[in-house]
Amino acid sequence: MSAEGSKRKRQSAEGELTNAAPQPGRVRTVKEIAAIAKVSVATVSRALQRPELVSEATRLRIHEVVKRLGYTPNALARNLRTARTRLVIALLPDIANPFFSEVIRGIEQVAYENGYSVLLGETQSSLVREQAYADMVAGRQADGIITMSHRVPAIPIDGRLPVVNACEYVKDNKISSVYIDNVTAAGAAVDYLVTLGHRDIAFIAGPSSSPICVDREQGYRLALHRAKIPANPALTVVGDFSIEAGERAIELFLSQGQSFSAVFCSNDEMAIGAMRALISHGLRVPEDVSVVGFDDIRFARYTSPSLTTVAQPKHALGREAMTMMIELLNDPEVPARKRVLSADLVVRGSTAPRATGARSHIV
Amino acid sequence: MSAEGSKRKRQSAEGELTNAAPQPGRVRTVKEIAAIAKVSVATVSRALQRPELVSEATRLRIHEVVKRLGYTPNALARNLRTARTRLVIALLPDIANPFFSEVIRGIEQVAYENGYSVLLGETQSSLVREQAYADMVAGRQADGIITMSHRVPAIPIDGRLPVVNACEYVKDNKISSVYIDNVTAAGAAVDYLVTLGHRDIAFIAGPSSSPICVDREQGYRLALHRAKIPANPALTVVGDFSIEAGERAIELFLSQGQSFSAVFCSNDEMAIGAMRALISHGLRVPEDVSVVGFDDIRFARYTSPSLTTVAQPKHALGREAMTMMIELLNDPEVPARKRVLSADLVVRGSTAPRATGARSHIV
DNA sequence: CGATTTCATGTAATCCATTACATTGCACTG
DNA sequence: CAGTGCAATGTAATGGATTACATGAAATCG
Repeated sequence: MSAEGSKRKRQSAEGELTNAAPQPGRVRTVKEIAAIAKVSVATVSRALQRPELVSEATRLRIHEVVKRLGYTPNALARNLRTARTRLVIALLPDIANPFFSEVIRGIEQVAYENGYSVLLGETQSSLVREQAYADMVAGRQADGIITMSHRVPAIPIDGRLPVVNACEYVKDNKISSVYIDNVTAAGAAVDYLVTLGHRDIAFIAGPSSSPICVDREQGYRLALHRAKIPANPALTVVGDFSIEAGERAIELFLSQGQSFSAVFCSNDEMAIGAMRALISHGLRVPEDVSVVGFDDIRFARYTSPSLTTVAQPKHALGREAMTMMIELLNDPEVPARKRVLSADLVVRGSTAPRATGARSHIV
Repeated sequence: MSAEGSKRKRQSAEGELTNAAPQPGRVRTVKEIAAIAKVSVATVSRALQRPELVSEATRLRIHEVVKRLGYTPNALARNLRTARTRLVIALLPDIANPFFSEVIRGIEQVAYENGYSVLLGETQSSLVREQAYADMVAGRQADGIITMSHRVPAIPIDGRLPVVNACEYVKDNKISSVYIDNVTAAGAAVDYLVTLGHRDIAFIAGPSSSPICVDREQGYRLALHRAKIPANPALTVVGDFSIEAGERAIELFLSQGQSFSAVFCSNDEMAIGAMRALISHGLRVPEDVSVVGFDDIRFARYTSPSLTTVAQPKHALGREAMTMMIELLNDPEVPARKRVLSADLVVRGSTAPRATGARSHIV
């Protein structure tokens, strides 16, 4: 480009004032709409945001123009100005985990009821990923984060962290959390096995980095204690929530020649794995070994036999999380709270009274 | 451990210019950073965006200040100015559907390789929801949309619609799509059943609103035709992709007294439902009836018997979709293309040669 | 040594909508 | 009829970054 004389671009933006052809696809701005509707930008903005401030005639005219030209306000500019996005990011460790889908539904429901949008970020439990999404909040692209892990990402921001914790919980009591009483729920599941006559109850635990897994294990221990069953450390193994982990755990027990007539698992997928492994070793579920899961994912109903499991109130967890988030966004002063919901044991086909001829440890 | 004296540290506001106390939590702007680092805002911005333009000494000083104060640039302001967000929204009909998780992985992988972020929007196949996410693109909050349904939302925007279509495809050939050759894949599945000796092959179709389901049905028909098996309309029923739909379909066939020794299903969940219903009616899979699914979701491997199914290259579909998206965002002039990948039949335990004594229709 | 690049940095325009404040006209009150 | 209040609209500041262009200094060239 040569640098001579005036490089001013003359703009005869005037044709549009009279002509105003639909021109599909062009990106518009308030300015253009204002010019065409022959009002100021302020009036256009008001017609769209707070119509009651604008006279009927003007409002209709503006809306007509907006519609005709397919104008969508630039949300970036708006959000920049208003310092609100009405967008919340829900962080889930793993979309492949069916447990979360129902929770998400609850979150979204409350969000939409309150004029918020939800976008999902999958973190694969990676701190880096979590932090990347958290940075979107720091960068003001979203108002808050609902995290379903036991970690809270750092967000350098004024006052309260716009973070709510669902399903899991964090120690930090400046952060609101919703979760179930895992100790009690796990205890109830084991109590139930005890009432069925089981005494050799194995436990497939989840990663101990997660507080809820620690709680579930504690629930298991307490229930054994209540039943005066001595704890047998060899009957507890830690898995990573996968189907394969459930299989491996059973393989391990069997290879060690452990005797057990029931297995309680920290989640449903490991329970599914456990059932598979048991069956493939010729053991019958529930006749030889009873299996109990945790979560009540959608597939739990469809395994054969169908899985007895602790049903988390997934929808309610989601609803409550988003409710807390909205409270917090509306008033950063509201105190954080830990909300504990209760969970119910759903008895299905994978549990049965202990067989009298206890033969379960024989392969 | 509270000490007796007041140990309040002096924190003079302007002291920051010299002292620069960390003051955690405050929100910063380039201006502040510039003032503290004693440079102009332009230099701060450059130090962060294009460090090579800034002298080493200045750069280090700025970075130090940025780090110390925990400054994150306001992404809204940046995106507003640059008209880019480097964010892509992936629209998935249903997070509960395990098929999509692997596709998402592929999308995210390519995104991160190219400095993009991905957020997920669940649409529940609702047009309204799809449109709401599309409006985020219109409002410039995201650069593009990858949709996994057969609908393309409307985005009033200059030039090419920043939309890529994955897994499904749309007729509109201004839109790029990646998907598999469903006719061939379905045909191969049915061919396989034919080679096993099956002739009475039922088909549980998916919603006919979706072109890929139409294709799968066509693949089924063509395969029957190749095998010179007359089509029997009574052996085709339409489901909605759910486990329950698979169960209902089988119930229907059985209640009508249809005779069949194999069932081909348009997706895995319906196949799982079909297996359940068959088994609960005392039929053995695969001895009495062979079942074939479509998609190869993670659970297909874990059903009993494990499911023979058409494995979609889920990861590749995702990678390719995001690759196309990036191409398109980098150059809106690149022509749209329809990329067709191939799918492989994975033979597992749910299929077997037809039993000679054909008794499959008896309950 | 003067001229020309090159490098580092600064100044100010710009992206686009929102909104505080200002203005205008009109109805209504005393 | 002056004064007050309200409704409708306009003007311009604002949010926070990016970046074209400008400037000054140092390096390079002839």
